[in-house]
Amino acid sequence: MSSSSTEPRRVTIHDVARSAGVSRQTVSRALNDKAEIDGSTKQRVLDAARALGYRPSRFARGLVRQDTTTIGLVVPDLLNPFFTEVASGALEAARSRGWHVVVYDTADDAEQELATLRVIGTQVDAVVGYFSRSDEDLDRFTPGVPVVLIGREPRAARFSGITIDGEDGVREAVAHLVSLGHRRIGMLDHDRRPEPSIRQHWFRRAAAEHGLAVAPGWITRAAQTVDGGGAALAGLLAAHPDVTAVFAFNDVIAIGALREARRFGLRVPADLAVIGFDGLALGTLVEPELSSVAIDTRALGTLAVEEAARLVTGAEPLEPGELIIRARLHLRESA
Amino acid sequence: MSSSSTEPRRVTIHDVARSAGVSRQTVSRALNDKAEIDGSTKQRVLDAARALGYRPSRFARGLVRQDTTTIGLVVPDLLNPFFTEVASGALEAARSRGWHVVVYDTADDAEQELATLRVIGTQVDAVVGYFSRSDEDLDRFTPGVPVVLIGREPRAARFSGITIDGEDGVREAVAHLVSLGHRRIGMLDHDRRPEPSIRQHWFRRAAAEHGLAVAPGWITRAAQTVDGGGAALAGLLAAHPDVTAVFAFNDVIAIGALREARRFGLRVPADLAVIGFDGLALGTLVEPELSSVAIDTRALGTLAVEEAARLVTGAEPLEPGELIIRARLHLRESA
DNA sequence: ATGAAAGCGCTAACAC
DNA sequence: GTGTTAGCGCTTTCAT
Repeated sequence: MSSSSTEPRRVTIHDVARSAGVSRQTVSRALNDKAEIDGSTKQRVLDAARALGYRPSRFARGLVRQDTTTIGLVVPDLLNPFFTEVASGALEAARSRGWHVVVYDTADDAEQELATLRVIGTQVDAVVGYFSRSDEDLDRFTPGVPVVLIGREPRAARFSGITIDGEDGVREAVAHLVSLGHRRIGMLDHDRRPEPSIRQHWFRRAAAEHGLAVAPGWITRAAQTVDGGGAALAGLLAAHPDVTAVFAFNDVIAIGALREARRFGLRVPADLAVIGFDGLALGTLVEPELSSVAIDTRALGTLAVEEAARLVTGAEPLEPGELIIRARLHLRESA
Repeated sequence: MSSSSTEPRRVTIHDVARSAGVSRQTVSRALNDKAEIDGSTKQRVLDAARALGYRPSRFARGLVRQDTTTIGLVVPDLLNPFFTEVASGALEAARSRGWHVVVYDTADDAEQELATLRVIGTQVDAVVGYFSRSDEDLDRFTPGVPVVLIGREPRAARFSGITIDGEDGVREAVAHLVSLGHRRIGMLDHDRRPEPSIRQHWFRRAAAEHGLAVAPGWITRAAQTVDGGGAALAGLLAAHPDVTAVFAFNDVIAIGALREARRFGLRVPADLAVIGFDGLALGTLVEPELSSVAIDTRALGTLAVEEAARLVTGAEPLEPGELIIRARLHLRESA
């Protein structure tokens, strides 16, 4: 404590240089383990730096050596295991490139998403993730920044999008249920947007292909949480106790349904068959283990980062046809 | 496509200025929504910027306005729900400060941890997370950077550490098992380090307080995965089928034990009582729901970031006594 | 409303 | 082995 001043001014390389009685360049050499420097000088510089609490500015450093690429990963809810799995894949792909990933959790809130976009557009080299905002909003707040949308078709040409194609998988799921003798299959769709999800569309089409009717009340909306899935199933069964199987928008909802069915005293799959979507690892932990229309979630994250890499380096983006993750039915125990 | 050159040179504010026929500062004004600028000029600049694909350098910008604080969050495995919950709390605390969080997943690998440290020490304003490396290694690679260790006592004075105090919680757990009549209680400890964990220490002490013997073979090591927990329980029961209850190092291991017990044909808690540690949300999804010595995982992440905030702003770090998260027994169904 | 000059903190290139 | 010069790309005075 040699100085009694209280100003929190930043300690720069200049201060260290003065304190060690050398030039700024020498300080730089010592700190970056360069060869051309005397051992004792180096030690003196290092000591001075430590004494002053010096820490190089990453901005100044980044300015002069254009290295580190940083991408922003935006998810609506990191606690939702689906997004955790995607994030994990994205992190790994980024690490293998030496890239940094700044993670933003928007708490599934449109305002926070906007705030995130505002900040992110100026702070990262590329943006990857889930967004509920319109393409126009995205465009406005990410000027010039490559954007890769996950699980959503980009309307604006500026964006890339990773598409999840679950049509075949859902068809398999419905076929499987039908082969088991189910004729009254309900669905627990999401409730985030007013329109039916594309997954509901696939479900209806597959049902139609089997000549199955889907009564209006057989499709319910569920909040994307375990509790939401449970509540939705309870509502569905209260109104339509004759439904013998349900397909859920995703595994989280399906797991809620599983739990609710148990509380209802229904045996799964004997009394009620349940099939989810996503194929989360979580599905193997519940009892009975969850059958699901599965996608490779980590590959999804990886693919998104790789596409971002292409855009950042100025390479040609992949064709939309190559930015697809396909789902397949994974049969476990719940159906 | 007016130019046919292929060099990927960066588009700078200078290029935009020239293209729009204005000075660099006018470009800056247009891009930053400053007041003193003519509407038509602004539009012209914006158009030029867009046409050139201009994107401001975050380094140059950061250099001149010392704003954005970025912290590095290091976890061994983001797919492990414990770390996800901690990360979620950390992200929220950071967001409320307007900070950015770069997340690194070290894949529980000492080499990757080192590589991460090497990079992180120069790229963030503070480091928060889980590390297996020695304090000396940490010190060497994070010169001058504030470091907050989670779930580990810092030995070096330079670091802050958030301590998890589960002693009372474990004591409650053992007392509860004893009150249920259990006398032969095993433990599934972790297998990351050769020494017994502190949780095992708490367990042994609590058992001793009840006059309970803990035979050497009753304590097994488990990999920190669901499968690891299952395998460990299988081993334990094979050698000591008379054990009637197990305490697990954490919930992930406990859930593996739950699943294994079911496969073994044991009813939980009737034939085997299971208590975990952490109190993860995941514990409510399994059947039976997992009893656990619970900590507030999100508060753990939050506390770590808040302590990092103190260190970054130069405020006095909290006393070690204030950097403690205490665990309490949460009884659900498995015991 | 716009431009010129200065400088943020650092490292690369070239002296000595 | 060490110091000097220049400049990374941007925003901030301060002129005009």
